[in-house]
Amino acid sequence: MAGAEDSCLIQKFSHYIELSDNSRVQLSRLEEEERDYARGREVYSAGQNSQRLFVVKSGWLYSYTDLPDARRQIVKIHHPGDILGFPDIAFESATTSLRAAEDVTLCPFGSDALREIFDKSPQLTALMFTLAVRDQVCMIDTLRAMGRMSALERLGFLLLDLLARIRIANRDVRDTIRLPLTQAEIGDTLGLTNVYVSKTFSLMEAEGYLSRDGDWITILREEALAEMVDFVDRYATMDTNWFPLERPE
Amino acid sequence: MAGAEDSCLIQKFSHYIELSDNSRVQLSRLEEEERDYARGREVYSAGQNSQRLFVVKSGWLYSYTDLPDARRQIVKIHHPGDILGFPDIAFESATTSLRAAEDVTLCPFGSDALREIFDKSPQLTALMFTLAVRDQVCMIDTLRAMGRMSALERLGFLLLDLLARIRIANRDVRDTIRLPLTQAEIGDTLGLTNVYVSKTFSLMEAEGYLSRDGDWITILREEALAEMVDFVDRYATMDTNWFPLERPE
DNA sequence: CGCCTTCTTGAATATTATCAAAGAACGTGG
DNA sequence: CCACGTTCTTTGATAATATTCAAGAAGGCG
Repeated sequence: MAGAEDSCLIQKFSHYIELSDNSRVQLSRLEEEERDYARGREVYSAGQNSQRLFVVKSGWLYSYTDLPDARRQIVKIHHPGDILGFPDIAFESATTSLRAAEDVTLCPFGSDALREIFDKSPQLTALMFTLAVRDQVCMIDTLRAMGRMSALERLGFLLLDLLARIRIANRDVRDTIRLPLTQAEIGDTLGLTNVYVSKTFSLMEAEGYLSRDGDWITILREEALAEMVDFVDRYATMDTNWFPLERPE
Repeated sequence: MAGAEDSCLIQKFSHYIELSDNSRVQLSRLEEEERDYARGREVYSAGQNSQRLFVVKSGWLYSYTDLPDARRQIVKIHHPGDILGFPDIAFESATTSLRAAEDVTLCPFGSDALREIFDKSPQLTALMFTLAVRDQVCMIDTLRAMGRMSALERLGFLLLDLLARIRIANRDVRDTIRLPLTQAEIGDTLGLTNVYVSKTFSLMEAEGYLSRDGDWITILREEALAEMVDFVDRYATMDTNWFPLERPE
């Protein structure tokens, strides 16, 4: 079980498997260092030769890519307990840029720590592999939304996705979340303009799907939204039955 | 070095690292069985409880998801030498459906073979991890195209992507590829209608970007296209320096 | 208070979808 | 080898969706 003083990382991992002592030691190595970044700060930029990964300790961030002109696509929104930088370890330089959506605290670590995990803990390896694969499934869901859904459906999908993710980390969350993103950022996430995000929000409010109060959003008709976008929660459960046992010392 | 009689799987893996004997033995286990599927055949369906993965031996396939109405999004196009099913092992049932775009031969294998690889070959584990991560980066590129590019740019991106992938497997390929997909399928890949794909193809032909002859497409202005969509080849090289050494027996 | 960023609203415009019908390509069976 | 059915592609007209541009309102912060 996760102890009271455990980090969000260990809490999130414990959601899926019973961590062995060996695994805990390996994981805690990832959070030895700690660093703060202010809202709007760029943590690293695409093309930069950074072999670091990060555990998010607090705050929201997002990964994005720019097009040669001013267009921008936000690829993933990151929450506390997420490990980020995975997509970049396959290449010599980062493929996306990372920006703090609000004030955040990160724990940087090197890919040597990752190598050691691969070498010493089959259990953690399998879980990290599974989490990476899960991320990919979520991106498939996003791709489906971007390719085939209307603006209203896309926004509904995003809200349901964020809600599901936040519920993993915080069981008290029911139907209200804080959304520390500008409408321009939401637009860059969904492939829309800031203007149309505003209009779509107003429409959703008018149709009773949600209500807004500053950063805070309350989902009023979650069932209806879930059915509309055919939403599947990828976060609550994952299949860990096939995982290898820990190798004996 | 890859021998003359090696499978496409071993050929593709050898593109990135020098495979140890141990790794080769592990990999060959994935191709023990073999099965044919006719064009249009559905290999498995989303929601089905299939814990199998596949190595593609010959032919093109694609993974897709349906929306409750008739809308469809093709998520990934698969070529010979690809391993497919990864996105689904994290869940009890498949998250996408798989369909043969033409007559194909597949090699099915169980996730137990994967577990054995994780347990016995750190080198292969790292490479498969890296390939999974690379796939994710490619999906990020796709997401960027879907979210922020025009129809012409999206189609250009798709063609460059396919070209780069095919060049890995076949060094003779220069600027002409066979595209065994209908325009409706291309539309489902790019988030467009079959009608608009047709119109966009015509436009690209008129502007001298490509020429067509049945299934065959010749890219005439690859440089211009690559600049237009800010294309980066994710297939030619990957960073394998951080890989662990083989564990001694 | 005043400035800056973000959000809202409306009008005009652009891009892509939808609908419909005709033309090509292809395989199959007579 | 031709005729037919089927699937795929093309083309044109119209409609829907989202963008762009512009201006004003609402907050937060020094």
